[in-house]
Amino acid sequence: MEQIDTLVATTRRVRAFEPLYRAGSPFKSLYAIRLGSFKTVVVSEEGREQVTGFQVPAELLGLDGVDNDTHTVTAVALEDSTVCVIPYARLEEVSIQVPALRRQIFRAMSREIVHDHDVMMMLGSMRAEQRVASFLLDLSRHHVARGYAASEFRLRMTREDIGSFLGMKLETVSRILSRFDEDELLTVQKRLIRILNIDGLNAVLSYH
Amino acid sequence: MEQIDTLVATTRRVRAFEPLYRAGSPFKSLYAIRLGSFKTVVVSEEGREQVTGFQVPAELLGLDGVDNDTHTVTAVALEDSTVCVIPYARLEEVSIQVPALRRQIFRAMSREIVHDHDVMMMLGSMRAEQRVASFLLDLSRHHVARGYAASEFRLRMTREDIGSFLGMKLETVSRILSRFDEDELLTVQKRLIRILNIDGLNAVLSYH
DNA sequence: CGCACGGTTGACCTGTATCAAGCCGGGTGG
DNA sequence: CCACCCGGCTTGATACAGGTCAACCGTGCG
Repeated sequence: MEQIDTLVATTRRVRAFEPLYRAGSPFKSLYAIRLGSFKTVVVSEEGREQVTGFQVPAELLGLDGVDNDTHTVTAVALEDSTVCVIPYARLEEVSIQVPALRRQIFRAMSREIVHDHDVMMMLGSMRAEQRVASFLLDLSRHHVARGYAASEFRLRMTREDIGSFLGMKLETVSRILSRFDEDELLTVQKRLIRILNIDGLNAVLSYH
Repeated sequence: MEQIDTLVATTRRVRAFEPLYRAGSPFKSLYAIRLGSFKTVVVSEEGREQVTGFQVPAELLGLDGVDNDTHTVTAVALEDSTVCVIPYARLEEVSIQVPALRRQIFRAMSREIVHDHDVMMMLGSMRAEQRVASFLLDLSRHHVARGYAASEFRLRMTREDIGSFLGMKLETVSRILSRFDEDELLTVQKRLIRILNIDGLNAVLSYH
C-alpha cells in the first residue's frame, strides 16, 4: 500500500449508493479504498444479480477489469466513501522498475482468487445458518485486523445484500440473525451486531 | 501460451487420480495443461471439501499459490495428463524484460477472478436444474473453442465431482440429467453427453 | 404527515437432501 | 472363463431447509 501511494493520481469521493464503476464500462484504473465501504455486483445476461463481495479500507477494487479492459462487475458505495485512483497504465509502467510492486500486484490478484475459492466453498457446501455465521466471523476478523473490537460492529449493507452474497433470501438472513440472538450467540439491533459467544458461533460451522 | 513455451523447464506426467500438487505444499511453479484434465479442490478446516473448478488443455494451474508461496487448493488429474512446468521464479525474472508476458500473466489472473465470479453467481442465484444446464453449456462452449463438436462430449469427472462443484448432491445431478434426457434436451449414456437442443438448454437458464 | 423502505415474523409450499434399494460394467481371483 | 465384487450411477420414498407470500412494524425523509 505504501508503494501504491506514490502512484496515486487523485482521490475520488463516491456518495452512498452511487457506483464507483459499472460492469461493461472501460477499465482504466484500480481503486484503493481509503474510507467507507463497497459492494461488488455481477449481473448475468438473464438479469440475475449477485453480490460477489464487500470491500473495506485498504482493499483494492477493479482487478476484474484487467483481463478485457472492461469492468465485469459494478462497484457500489454502501456509504459515503473515498478511494485512491490508480491509473492502470501508469501502474504497469512503474511496475517495470519496481519488482516489489509487481510482486504486490501478483499477490493481490492471487489473494482475490484464494478468497473467491473460500466464498465458493461457503456457497457450495454450507447450510444457510453456517453461511451467516461464517460471514459474521469474517467481518469480526476484518474488524480486528483494522484495530477495532472484534465483538461489536455495524453492518454496512442491507439484509438483501447479505442474502444475495450468501445465496439466500433476506427473510432467511433475518430469521437466522434472530435465532442467533435468541441462542445468545450475539445481539442484533437493526444493523448493530454485538457478538457474545465467538466459540458458539464457530461451533455452528462444524454442524454435521 | 507461445511465450510461455519459452519458459518451460520440463513437462510432467500425472496419472489419473493423482495430485499435481496439494493444498499446503510449497508453491514453486505454475502449470500449463498440455493434455488431459484436472479438478481443483479446496478443503476447509472442518474437513469440508469443495471442487472449485475443472481445467482442460491450454489452461493455467497454480495461480492460487502466488499469494503465500503456498498452494491453497489441491489439483487432481481426472485422467492421465501432461503439464508444462513453469518455474515461477524464472517467470518473474523473464517478465521484467518482456512486457507482453507480464501483461499476459495479469490477464490470466484477472480472467480467473472473473470466472470465479461467474461461478459464485451460479452457486448463489441459480436453481439446481439451471446450474447443471449452465455447466453443460460451459463444457460445450469449451469444446467448440478447442475445435471439437459442440454437441457431443465425454464428462471426465464423476457425478459426485459435478455435484460438489455445483453445490448439490450426486443424486440431484443424476436426476436432473435424466430429466433433461427425458425432455429430449440431450441424451446421457453414462459419461457421454449428446446435446440435442441447445436453445432448450439455454431456455432453462431463464426460468422464473 | 404520511409514505416508502428496510426489517421481522408467521404460515405454508417446494426443491433438494437423505436414506435405501437395485443396476450396470469392468476388473480380479478362483 | 466365469463368478463375484465394487464403484459409479439411477431411481424411489420420505424428510426438512429454505423459499414464497403476506402482514405488520419502525424510522427517516420528502
